[in-house]
Amino acid sequence: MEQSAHILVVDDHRDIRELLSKYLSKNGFRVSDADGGVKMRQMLKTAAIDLIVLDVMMPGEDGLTLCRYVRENENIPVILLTALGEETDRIIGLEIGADDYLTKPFNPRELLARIKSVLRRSQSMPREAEKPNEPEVLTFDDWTLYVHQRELVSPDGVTVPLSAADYRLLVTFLKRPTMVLSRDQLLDLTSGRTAQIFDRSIDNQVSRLRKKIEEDPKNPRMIKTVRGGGYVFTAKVTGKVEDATFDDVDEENDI
Amino acid sequence: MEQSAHILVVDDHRDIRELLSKYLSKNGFRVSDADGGVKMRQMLKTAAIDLIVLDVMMPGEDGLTLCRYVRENENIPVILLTALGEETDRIIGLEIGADDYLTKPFNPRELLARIKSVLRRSQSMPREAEKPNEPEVLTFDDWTLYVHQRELVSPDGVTVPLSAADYRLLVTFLKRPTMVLSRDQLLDLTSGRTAQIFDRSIDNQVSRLRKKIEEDPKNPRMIKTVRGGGYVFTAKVTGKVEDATFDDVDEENDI
DNA sequence: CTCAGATTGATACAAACGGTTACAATTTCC
DNA sequence: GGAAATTGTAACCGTTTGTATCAATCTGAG
Repeated sequence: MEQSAHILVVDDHRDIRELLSKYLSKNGFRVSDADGGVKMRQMLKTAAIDLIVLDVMMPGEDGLTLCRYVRENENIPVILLTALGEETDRIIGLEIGADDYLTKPFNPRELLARIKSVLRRSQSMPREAEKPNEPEVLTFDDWTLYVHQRELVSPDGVTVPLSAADYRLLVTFLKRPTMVLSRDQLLDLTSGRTAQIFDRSIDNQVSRLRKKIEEDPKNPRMIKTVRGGGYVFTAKVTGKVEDATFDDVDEENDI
Repeated sequence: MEQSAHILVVDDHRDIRELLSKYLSKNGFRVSDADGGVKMRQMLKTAAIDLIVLDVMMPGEDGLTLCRYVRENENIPVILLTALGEETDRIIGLEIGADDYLTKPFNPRELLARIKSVLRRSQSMPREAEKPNEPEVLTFDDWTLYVHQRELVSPDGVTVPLSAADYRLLVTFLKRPTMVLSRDQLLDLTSGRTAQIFDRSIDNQVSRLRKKIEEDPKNPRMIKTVRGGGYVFTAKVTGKVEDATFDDVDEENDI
């Protein structure tokens, strides 16, 4: 069932970004890059990233800071690139939660091996190990989506059955309201796939979802089409983080 | 009756992990690995591990700490790998509850022998000697499962008979609510088996369990299907240990 | 304003996937 | 030892979802 993994390379040097992108693409991965924290966060929001390759030495927010950020806000494995071969860096990196690290200069083949190894590991785990701090209930217009229960309740209080694809698409939209998402982005975010030429599956999926949640699917009010751009979810979305059930107690603070 | 045992190798050095994994696989075991405590805990949560091979010297949480954790929270035999040939380590290790230990460098064949010996020993004991600190009563929706008694009571107060497979599957779900579990994972967690191609036994088991606990088995509310992914248990689960409320297994602070 | 090309929506269809039933093999329990 | 229950396998069928196709709509050039 596996699609090629989507890797995000974060480094402030363009030459390194391009080198790595080229090399990894050639080896069958889908690759995006970012020149710093801002771009990285943006990418995380608009693409389904499977693994991040992150340079430690960067102006502005450094790699360790970003690594910690990823650890706290996403559930994506990180491989750190460090210029110093120092043990301290390694230890800090692993403590902060990097999944592996590599000291520069390194052989691209080595990086490739590490990436494959980390992916193998992370895929043997439940892919949806829940991002930390995710809301469990999302409301929009007068609709309510119970995220964990995968249950959508209409303004009338009726539960509307959602297929797996409906659900994924809806969640994708709800997490990014007012953001115009291209078909490519939507495909990546919902299924982790890359669009074929003439790929219309997203159009179709949108059409199906509209039939379920739009009052008048011919004149959609929530999922608007942006001609030449993609789709936007325009309704106001509010999220609630409910009481934690025992499964997400990652706390070790006293209560 | 035995399926091959599932062994978890915990070591911070990749080369050692890979070496051991390869060697043990070649000798008929199913093997997973972890590079530290975090990954180890994740693996314990998502796979049915029969034995842990644990390196003592590791950055972050060291092997002895992890060994104690396993002893307190799981019922899985541990073999410690120690770099020092010191008597103290051995004593500490055995005091902490390791089932055996090996000093590095060691011959893989030696490890193999110890593993087989420990497994033989642990299997001659009651296999399900219950994890320490496990809740005895689990409630979900308005259902109650008395874990030790293997008794499930419906919202109406009626006791619903569960077969062994029903029980194992239900407990598997109750311990991992909101977590999407693949058929492979479910098969491993419930029966310790590896899926054959076209293995539909889990589908069937889920279907049978749904008939017993879902109000409308055709529109399941608790055990949801994730197309292409597996199944999720979506109801909120609370657990009780005797009379204290149940905190999940992530704690390592004294209470 | 009109028309051609491009873009999007809707429908039809096929392949893949999952639910269910029946049945056989196995175990459990009198 | 035999009946009943359990559990894996196979088969059938409904649903889901991607692709193809055609109609509707939009855009911009003339």
